[in-house]
Amino acid sequence: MPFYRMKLVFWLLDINYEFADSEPEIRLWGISEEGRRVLVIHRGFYSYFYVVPKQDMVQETMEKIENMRGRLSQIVGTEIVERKYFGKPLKVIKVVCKDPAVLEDYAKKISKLEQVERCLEYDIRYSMKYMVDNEVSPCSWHELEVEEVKEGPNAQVDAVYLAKEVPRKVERESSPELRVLAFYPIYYSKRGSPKPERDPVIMIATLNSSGEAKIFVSNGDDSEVIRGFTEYVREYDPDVIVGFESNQKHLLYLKERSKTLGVDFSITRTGTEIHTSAYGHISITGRANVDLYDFVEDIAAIKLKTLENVAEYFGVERPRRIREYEIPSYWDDPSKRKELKEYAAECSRSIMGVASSILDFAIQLSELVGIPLDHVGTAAVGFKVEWYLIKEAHKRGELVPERVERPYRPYPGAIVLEPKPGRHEKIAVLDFKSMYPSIMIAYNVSPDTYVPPEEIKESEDYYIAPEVNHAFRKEPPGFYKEVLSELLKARNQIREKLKSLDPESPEYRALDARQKALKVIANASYGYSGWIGARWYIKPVAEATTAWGRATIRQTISIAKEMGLELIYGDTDSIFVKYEPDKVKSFLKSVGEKLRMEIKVDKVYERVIFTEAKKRYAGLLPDGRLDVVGLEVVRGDWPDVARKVQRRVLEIMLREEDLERAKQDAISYVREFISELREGKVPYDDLIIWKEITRPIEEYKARGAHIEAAKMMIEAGWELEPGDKVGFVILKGEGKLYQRASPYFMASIEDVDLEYYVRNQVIPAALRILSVFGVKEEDLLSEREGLMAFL
DNA sequence: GCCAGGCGTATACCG
DNA sequence: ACCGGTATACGCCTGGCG
Repeated sequence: MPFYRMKLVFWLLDINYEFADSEPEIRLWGISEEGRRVLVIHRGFYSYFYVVPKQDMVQETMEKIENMRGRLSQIVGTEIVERKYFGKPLKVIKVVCKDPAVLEDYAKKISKLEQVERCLEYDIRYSMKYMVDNEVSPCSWHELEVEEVKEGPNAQVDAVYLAKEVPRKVERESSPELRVLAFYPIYYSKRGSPKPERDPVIMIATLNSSGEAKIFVSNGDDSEVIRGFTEYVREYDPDVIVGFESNQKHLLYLKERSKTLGVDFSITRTGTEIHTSAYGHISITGRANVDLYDFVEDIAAIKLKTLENVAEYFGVERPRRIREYEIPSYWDDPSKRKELKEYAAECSRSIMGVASSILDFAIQLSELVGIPLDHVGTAAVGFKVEWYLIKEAHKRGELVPERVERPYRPYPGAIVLEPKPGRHEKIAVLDFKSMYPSIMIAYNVSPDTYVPPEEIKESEDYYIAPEVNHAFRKEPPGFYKEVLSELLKARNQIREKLKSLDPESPEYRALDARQKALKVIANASYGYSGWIGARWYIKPVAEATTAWGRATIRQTISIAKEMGLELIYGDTDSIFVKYEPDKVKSFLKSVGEKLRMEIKVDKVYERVIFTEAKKRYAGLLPDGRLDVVGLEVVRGDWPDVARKVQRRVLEIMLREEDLERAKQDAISYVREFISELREGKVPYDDLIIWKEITRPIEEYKARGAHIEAAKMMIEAGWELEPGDKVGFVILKGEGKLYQRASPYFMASIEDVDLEYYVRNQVIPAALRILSVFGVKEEDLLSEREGLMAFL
């Protein structure tokens, strides 16, 4: 049968590569326009690195490299090309190698030549290099000529093709219909965290995007659970496998458990094993493994990232509360086992529900920054920004700098004003739109426009940053200026278009997700510029940006004062002023003209309360909502008793017009609450204090309650890693706080030192607000206690 | 021996 | 493994003190 060529249009889901028969090949996994699952094999793309010679020795370097080719046998070609490095045009030598694994080694060897300044781009992974070089993007459509392969590699797809050319990006209305499978496993462990070599997987609940739910339950041998799940994955053949904590926990567990049991767990499209890959994600070749947890980590509003809380945040079905340590009691009791099954099914539904909100965003982010869908969530923000920059650099012929180790040296940041403590009426919050990106654009602040003092020339025009005096060329537009202008422009265009769309339409959802992705990258760009790990790190870039930021806000303040606006507070790029509509209007206009930066009214508080502290306040919005910033209410390391009391106190103090009456109401409320608390009439969960473990336990220098609680958990068989949160309560008894801490599930309300919660949690949280209005601790205690406190 | 005050450590927040 | 600025709690040490 003759092979025939055809045009293929496909959407790129996953990419990997093989090095077989001394030939590297790229494998592009995707979905065709017709909805077929396809594998496109691209042979003949050889990776490369650049050699930057001293510019008067280009030919000489070339000859030296040619002479080395006998030893460096993987080199298949060398070529002198023109590129830019930090904006400066250079002649460089492109060294192409067959085996991508040798790049770093060859680059190191060639770097030793005295004619060579440095080597570049030897440290970019082959599959990423392929995409950047050919402008191929994950989660987008491409077309190319292909030839069908009949005797292809083992792959669970409808067709395998050989690429006959480089794929070209094409525009299509939307993403293909993806087959999504949500899964949630349950393990049985009586002693702490489940261990794959010891504890069985008693259930795996699944739900697919067609609404089919299946649950695999152990009948005493969990091999059946894993086998059933594995077979089902192969049968349903999902494009996306979505879970909650699947990267850190579940997939590794299932892999290890299948090893222990000697049962097959090949859920990839190649029949190979899943494996840990870039940025710590688990790669399921041919499919995209998406862990919702990776995306939820960035949502600051969810304090404790349980599936229950995440589902609640997204407004989807949430599972009933069964905690990990309770699982054996459900499994072992025949009358409760059914409930555990329902719980697992609920978890899979919650995951699918949350996924339908998050996947659009993940897809857009993946397409924007160029990191494949399965690890765009695990890559830290800095790397997301960086891949976006790498893609943009390639389009401009800019070489990608090496990653180098540097010492950490802090530099000054933003200005925060002292607030005027007390209760204020009608306060407008005015802020600059994307201040740092706007500064970088306005003053052409960029790694390639920065001119060190010794290179300053009379003939050139510079922007000079205040305070720090760093100089940036006015022309031509720098790398950051170009990239940021495009990001902001794209986002504004999308936001404009969204106004004309139905919020329920798929197009709206996709575009809204797109504008959020653009926002993430634009907002992180200043942080990236000051990150010592950044490839494009130039300290003066970050230093100048904050210096212009400080100057901007200072000038804004003085204009406000000149115009007679009453200033209440300000932080970085915002000022809070008494809202006088006409004055504010002309103020905005004046600032916009004088500073060449757009300032706008962000919101107007009907009423707002400031204490003496910076970065902490609460305001009442026109729609009646309470906006709490920085205070205990929004801090995850205070127990709910304190947070709830403070929220209620704020509500009373902001909603009641008569300040004196508000004060009395608040005092009565707190007093009543305290007496209930003392009687133990509060939910036990409201007493739990959650704190993050930020490092391995043995690395702590200080003693603290959460660390002691963590030690107790470890002793009981729980595994705790940096990033985990420990929930503990303070018990009655003698000694330091840390001597009286206990993991919450090892104690009950009868053991709890309620007096500690009164004195050290509820009262401080309430007084944080009330002390501004002259309320003292004794006002919140009973008369007798108050008197005693007074004496 | 007690304790107030200062300092260091730790966490989580703001923009 | 994104920045600096900030608040706050608790542990621990130290100097003053009949």
